[in-house]
Amino acid sequence: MTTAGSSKHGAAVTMRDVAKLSGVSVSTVSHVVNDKPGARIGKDARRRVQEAVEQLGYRPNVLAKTLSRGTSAFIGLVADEIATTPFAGQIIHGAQDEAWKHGFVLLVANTDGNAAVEDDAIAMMLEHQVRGILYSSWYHREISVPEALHQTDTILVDCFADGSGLPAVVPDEEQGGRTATEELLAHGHRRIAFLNTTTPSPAQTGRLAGYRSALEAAGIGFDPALVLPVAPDQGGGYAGTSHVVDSGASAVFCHNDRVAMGVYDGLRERGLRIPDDVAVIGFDNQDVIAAHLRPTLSTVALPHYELGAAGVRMLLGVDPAPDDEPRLVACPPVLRHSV
Amino acid sequence: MTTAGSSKHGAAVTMRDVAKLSGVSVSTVSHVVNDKPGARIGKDARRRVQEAVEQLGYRPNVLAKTLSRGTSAFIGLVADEIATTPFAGQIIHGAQDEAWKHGFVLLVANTDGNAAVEDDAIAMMLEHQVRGILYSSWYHREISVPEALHQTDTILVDCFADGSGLPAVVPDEEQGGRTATEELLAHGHRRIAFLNTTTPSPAQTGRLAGYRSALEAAGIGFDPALVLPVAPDQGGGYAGTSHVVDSGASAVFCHNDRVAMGVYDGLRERGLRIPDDVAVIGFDNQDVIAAHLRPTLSTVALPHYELGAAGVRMLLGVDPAPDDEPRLVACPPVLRHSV
DNA sequence: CTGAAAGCGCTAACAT
DNA sequence: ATGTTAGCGCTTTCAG
Repeated sequence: MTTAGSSKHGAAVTMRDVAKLSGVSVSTVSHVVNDKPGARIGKDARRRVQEAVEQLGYRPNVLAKTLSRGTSAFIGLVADEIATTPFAGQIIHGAQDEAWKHGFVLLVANTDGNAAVEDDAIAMMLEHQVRGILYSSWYHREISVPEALHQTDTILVDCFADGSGLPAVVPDEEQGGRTATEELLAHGHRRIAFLNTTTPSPAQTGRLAGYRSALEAAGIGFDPALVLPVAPDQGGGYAGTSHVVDSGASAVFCHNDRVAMGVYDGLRERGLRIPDDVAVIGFDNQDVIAAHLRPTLSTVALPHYELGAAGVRMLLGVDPAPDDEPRLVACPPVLRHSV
Repeated sequence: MTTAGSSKHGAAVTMRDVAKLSGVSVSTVSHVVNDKPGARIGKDARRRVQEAVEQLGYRPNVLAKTLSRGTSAFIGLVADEIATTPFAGQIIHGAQDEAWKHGFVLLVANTDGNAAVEDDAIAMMLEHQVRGILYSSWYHREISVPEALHQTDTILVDCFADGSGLPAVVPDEEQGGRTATEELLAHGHRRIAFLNTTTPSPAQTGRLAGYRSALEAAGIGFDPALVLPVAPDQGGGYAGTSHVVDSGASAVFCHNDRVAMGVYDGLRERGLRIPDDVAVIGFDNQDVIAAHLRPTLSTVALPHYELGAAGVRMLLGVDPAPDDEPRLVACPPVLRHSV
């Protein structure tokens, strides 16, 4: 029966209160509440302390604890627009879960890509004595590292900065492109179009490289005429449909799910059926799109959750960071009904 | 010229270091770094301290500060699946921004709706001496309040618990439904179908009430035959299209954007054009859907960002909470091209 | 104008 | 087996 000791704002119950009530010293209390290894505590004292804790509703003050131990349990996560972005929010989720698993709590800051806010955020984290910082982007790209980040351990997540010496963890775009293409190949397609993005990025080059390598591994020559760069959105996909159809391809690999969404529109307009007339596969696995298109869209997932989790692991040294090279996280296929 | 004092993990620079270097006492340092109101500090001493701060790269230790002042600057946000959910992540974003504005930092915990995790999360926050907790849901609904929440100030965000006595802030579903309907009315439609959800919820009843009230205000009788409850997703919208078409309606208000997405498919299949043959308006403003459909979807936005911000304001007492009744936040129309 | 000193809640030797 | 004591980094009276 808890007598709600620390209710609301009445000065919180401290260790001293517990000590007094149970008739022992604070250090004894400290030992029992922390279940210290070499804890030589009498059976009776221990019980009394536990009862007092229960009765007063005592909660340790983590802040005091970290002050005294000199080591905080915070991990900072600065995000440009992650929280703003649908699926990329999983980075936070993954980091959160992994951090907790190791007894750390996440301090998240959304900067909206604003450099000033970013500096404030980092300063704030440093003032909170974070164990380290995860600096992340909502899409895979090269970034330039804010000066302040060098004042603590930092890991780049879903972004990288060659030459900065900072460890990074990013999606394996090439393997993703290969996986998508292989999926199409596995369904017997030989003439596969690729609606790539017009935007220079690791995704652009990586996915293309994967597409080529899958083709080559299957003994199919790379035909430049089958690749068309389009705006990486619904409009681009819609516009690119004619090229795909004219090229005589029986399947198309779209740079992302939004492009695929546009292709759906284009194909439908021409009375072509998916996947019978043309099979389509996307990339990103944006749930709101992929799972709700008709037919549902087969695609390759960006491993956001895993990126966040891996970032934390690297920061904590659980997972040693590879030298120099960013660590690659696999992009798994998500099979639905468009192939 | 900063001589990077606190680089990496070398014992952080403390106030004492600054005091020593500038030849004053810690209390003086404290006064100048905090720019204390009644700060009678000599021009010279002040300068020396500032130089020392600069030179050593001193950063106050917030944890020590809160310990000493007894008042922490954390606000907890426990979310069921918000971070997991596309647009609802804006609740976090809004809360974050507003918290910062007042000098607080957010401690976010995703619980995935797991009660045990939830209890842990709340305990964690209490141990971090949070100023209060924002308990939020990823969609508007009634929840039952975890016991532990009563140990601190808490605000319910995008959810409510009648009789719990806890202040809540939720979207104004009825006004939203009215707004959507009015938009259709403004474009001359008189026969407006409503594809509502089959799921009992504040959204279901609220939006319906708004629909009716807009109709009545326009002198149009409510026709039950125009309202069809469907599964609140793409499939439901697709299936409901025939009812809409058969009813002879020239416009349809969809319970949410996913339903609208299905209606798009259904309409297209029948060769009907949007908005010429049938005008469509959604609800939720799920960006990935609404902004990328063709034509782009007019809809009503769920004010997630504002819910988060309002929650923080209520918690901090900036915005007094209305008694008993949840505070309603308006759902603004987002006009695009489907009406 | 500035400094000494007493805490904030907790941990960690060191005594007993 | 348990208590004492000295901090952790900072704020805040209260004296000089």
